[in-house]
Amino acid sequence: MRNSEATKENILKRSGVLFNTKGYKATSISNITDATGLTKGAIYRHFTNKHELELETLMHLSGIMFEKLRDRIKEQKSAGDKLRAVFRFFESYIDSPPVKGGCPLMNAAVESDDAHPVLRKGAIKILNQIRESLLTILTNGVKYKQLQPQIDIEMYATLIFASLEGAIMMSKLAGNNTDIKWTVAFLEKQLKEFEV
Amino acid sequence: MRNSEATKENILKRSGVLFNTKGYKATSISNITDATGLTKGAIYRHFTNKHELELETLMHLSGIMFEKLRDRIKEQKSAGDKLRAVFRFFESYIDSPPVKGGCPLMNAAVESDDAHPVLRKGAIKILNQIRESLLTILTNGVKYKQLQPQIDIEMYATLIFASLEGAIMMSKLAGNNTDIKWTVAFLEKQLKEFEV
DNA sequence: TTATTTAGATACCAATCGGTATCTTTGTAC
DNA sequence: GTACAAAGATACCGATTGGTATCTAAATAA
Repeated sequence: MRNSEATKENILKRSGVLFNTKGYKATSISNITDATGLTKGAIYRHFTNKHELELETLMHLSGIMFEKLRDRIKEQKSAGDKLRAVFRFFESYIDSPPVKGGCPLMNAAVESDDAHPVLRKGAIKILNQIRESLLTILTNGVKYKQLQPQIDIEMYATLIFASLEGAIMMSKLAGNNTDIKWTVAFLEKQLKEFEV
Repeated sequence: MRNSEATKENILKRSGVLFNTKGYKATSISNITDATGLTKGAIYRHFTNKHELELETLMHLSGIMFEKLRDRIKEQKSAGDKLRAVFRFFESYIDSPPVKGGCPLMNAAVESDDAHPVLRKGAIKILNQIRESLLTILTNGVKYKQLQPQIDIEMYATLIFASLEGAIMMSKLAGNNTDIKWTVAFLEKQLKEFEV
């Protein structure tokens, strides 16, 4: 039979672009059949309904993000350099995004608001995952005497991610990358004060 | 005749809740007729099409936000206290939001992505407005020797808004206000270092 | 080669979408 | 009280929505 796994991957790939740019609600199954060249019957063989497709697509998108981000982090040795790699990842997001349409987490978080609890749960999972990554870097940084021990790690992790996400939203809306650049500049200056 | 201005105001009010919680695309005209008790004919007498209703609703929502925010700012005299008032405004946003469904700017910014250029333009206008407000506070703060003269005003204004917006998104998603509290705590600590 | 399984195509469904043409009601001016 | 104008109600439109039942084609196992 035809390669089921490959077509499912392709559906997720194409849906990823559509959901992340147009939005989940605004993207119809017809849009996806047009983009994939498949028919509705083919789509619904791989996904039981649209909500499941939306959730699986979100997790697929976050997978892409985390892969790229983790690679950048692993390239660096010290906590400070790892954080700077994170900053640069977000800074390059506007000009060369790993996936079009902005941050998948923010898009899903905003759209899943109160309705769509399935998508919301997925977004929460992603948020916890990135929070955990940042906390790991920070705790190790303190542990190995690269960062000052008196910094409030959870507070700092929250500030880093919040400011980067907000800046992405602003830069994407304004259509330039001055906001994300300024935010990164501030975070780097702040980081220097925290480094031993 | 019946009070045209009042019904239009009522439509905007009810639409505001729906668009800001469910989303613009996800809210149908039928949802609005249900919420207002009016009929489709009545809605379309006040707005030429759905896009115009969406834009006018967004500007209505931002109007509510700016009114509340400006009141809080005006109550304070020094630049530092004005900024702290802004922080508190965002901090109270999760528990007692002026308008349900999170920040209207962020919601519109995320949903208007590439399609819907009308809504996007409105969101840009709102972003510039709040940026201007923050810059005014900061420049006056420097001018009247309340803030240190060497701070990069535009960078700082961007960081403040970006981190607050990102934190709102995180807190709203997580369903608690720890993220916004931590972000505000950081901003207040940072502010103290900038005050003369 | 044939039987079986399954990926994908086709054709349909009721419900809902945004929008409009037309009618009725309401308030006002005279 | 009657004429007029505007606000809102009613009834409809074609297009599209998510979803499904059924059919066809392709790949594998025997």
